[in-house]
Amino acid sequence: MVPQGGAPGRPAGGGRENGKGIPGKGRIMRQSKAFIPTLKESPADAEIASHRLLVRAGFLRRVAAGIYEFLPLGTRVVQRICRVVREEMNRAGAQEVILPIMQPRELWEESGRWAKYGPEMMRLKDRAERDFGLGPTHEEVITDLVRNNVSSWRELPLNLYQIGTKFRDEIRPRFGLLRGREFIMKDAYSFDRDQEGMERSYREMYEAYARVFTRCGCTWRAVEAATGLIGGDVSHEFMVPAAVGEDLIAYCGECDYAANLELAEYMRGEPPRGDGGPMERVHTPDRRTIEEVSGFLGLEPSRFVKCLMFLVEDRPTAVLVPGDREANEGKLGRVLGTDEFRLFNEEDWRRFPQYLQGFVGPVGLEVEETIADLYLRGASGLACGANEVDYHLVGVEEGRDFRPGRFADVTSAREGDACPRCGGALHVEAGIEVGQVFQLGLKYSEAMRCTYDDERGETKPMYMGCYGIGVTRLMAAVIEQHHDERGMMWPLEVAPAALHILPLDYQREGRRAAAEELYARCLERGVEVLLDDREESAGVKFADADLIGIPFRAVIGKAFDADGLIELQARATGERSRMGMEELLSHLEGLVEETGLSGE
RNA sequence: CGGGGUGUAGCGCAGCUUGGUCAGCGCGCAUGCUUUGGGAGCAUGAGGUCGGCGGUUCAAAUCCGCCCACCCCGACCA
Repeated sequence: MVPQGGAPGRPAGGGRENGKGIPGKGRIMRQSKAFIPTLKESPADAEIASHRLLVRAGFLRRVAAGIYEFLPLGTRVVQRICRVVREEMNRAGAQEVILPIMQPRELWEESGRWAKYGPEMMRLKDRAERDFGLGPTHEEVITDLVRNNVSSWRELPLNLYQIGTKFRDEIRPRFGLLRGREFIMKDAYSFDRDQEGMERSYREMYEAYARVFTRCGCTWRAVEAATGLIGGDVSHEFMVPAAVGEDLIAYCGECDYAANLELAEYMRGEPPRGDGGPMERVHTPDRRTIEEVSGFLGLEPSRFVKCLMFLVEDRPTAVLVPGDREANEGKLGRVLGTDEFRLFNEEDWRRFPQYLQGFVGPVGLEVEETIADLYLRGASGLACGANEVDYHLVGVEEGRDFRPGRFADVTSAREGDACPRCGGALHVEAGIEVGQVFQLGLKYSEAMRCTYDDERGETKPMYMGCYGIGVTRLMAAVIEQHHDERGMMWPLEVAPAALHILPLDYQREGRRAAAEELYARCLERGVEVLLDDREESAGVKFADADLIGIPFRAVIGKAFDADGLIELQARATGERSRMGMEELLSHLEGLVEETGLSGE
């Protein structure tokens, strides 16, 4: 890559002088010199569009499982996303800092997470055998920083953020940037005097996030979320709907209820009713699954009680759900108050032979704890396993024939269920989590004694919030939402350049001179440009341009020879129109302004 | 960690079952000429300890063992 002007040392994210939100300024690349190794064929390991296209277009290369190198174009996109993030964070009053990746064990001992985080935290020792972890997140470090340097109510609220590399030793990295082990994240931490202050900070961050994702060109949805290892009470995830998303979310078509499926509630209808007759034992030879038995008995799966055996902290526990529903392990974990549980595996079935796989039922089941889904409260006319090989029970009544230890919401909502708020129909869709905000409350400040003195001199713990954006994951999410079979289609705000100049047959002096002039004048205006000055055939240039996905393209070809016209094309819509250079320059500025994405 | 699979030139792959002119193809790369509105043509050429180590054999990319890396499914997770 050859620098083509632009002040050295200009901070990424500067360059607002043109005031139009046009990508960057001054950095122009000649494709003949730029390091943009494009590929005709897809890499064998890339399954999803963003991964495949980023590699093919020369933005990204893999160096180990879940670890990537960003090439110049990929780096630019990261920088442009960071610029948006910085602008919105700064606007919301947060201050940027730089925190270490490598963090001492002692801090993590204080919060209790050295033990709790498990193998997902990458651990290492220095030459003196001191333990360190590579930060998967930075609550401990930031809390330490603030407790050591902030002590008065006058200094609050405070909101600090950083954009940096995180490392999480994922069990199974996959999907390119969507689930890497090393990735770039923006994380912010707020410190407030009280609950109200924390809620205000939270709201401000929430709104900043909304602006970030919108500016990056995403359609997104904020949903209620579980807090996991980070902790805290209130949390929202920002989801970008995409088929390849690894999260499922439920949202109401009629009100604004939306939640991660891990905690989405839904209203149960009336429980099933039988005819009040006595329970009967029926022979069901070799039929174990709900499907087999329901077909055999001619009963709807929803009238079955599916009795799932879980091993919870090494004790068998029965979980009862309707036959047509899935148990939701996220909900179950919160009901159980532990994450140490799993569905019985083969070994567990052998270890507890009193439970007959395929014929377990709640009637007469000897187990310490039974948890039933809310739907089963007061239900009758049910069918279930008889705890006897080849037998099931029908006409079973909850309360009469069995009595669960407790009822809880332990099943997943699904398409068409009733919204818990308004009764409207819920929809379920897949999404990519690109950000999450948490009200942490006092979890870290109490554990790590991060306190301040209030107006009366009383020492109190700070109320904290934390807020993450997966920058590199967001980059992938943008592509998942903006691509076609030929390549990527970058939204202007995060594009690696605004304009791609394609002089066809570069050796023709007239075309070449026009291309050079256009590029020079774009430079004057601060419009970032990629100039394809390679002596490649038209087909190659078009194919690479489609792949790289710069939003606007100026084609200098036959129309130029005849009438001095340049063809302006929009990558996303395919719209094209011919015009002279002056017109093109002003048209380009117009389009850029229309996009309405300029920050400030 | 369990199950499945793959490692042969920069990338994508064939060859392995049936050891022996199998070191091969396409793309890319280099050089020259032609070509330039949708991944051009011709010619010439460079490039691989066949993932590693060990074994069987007269002979191993090919058979066997161990190891490593990577991918997919699952468990887990922001």
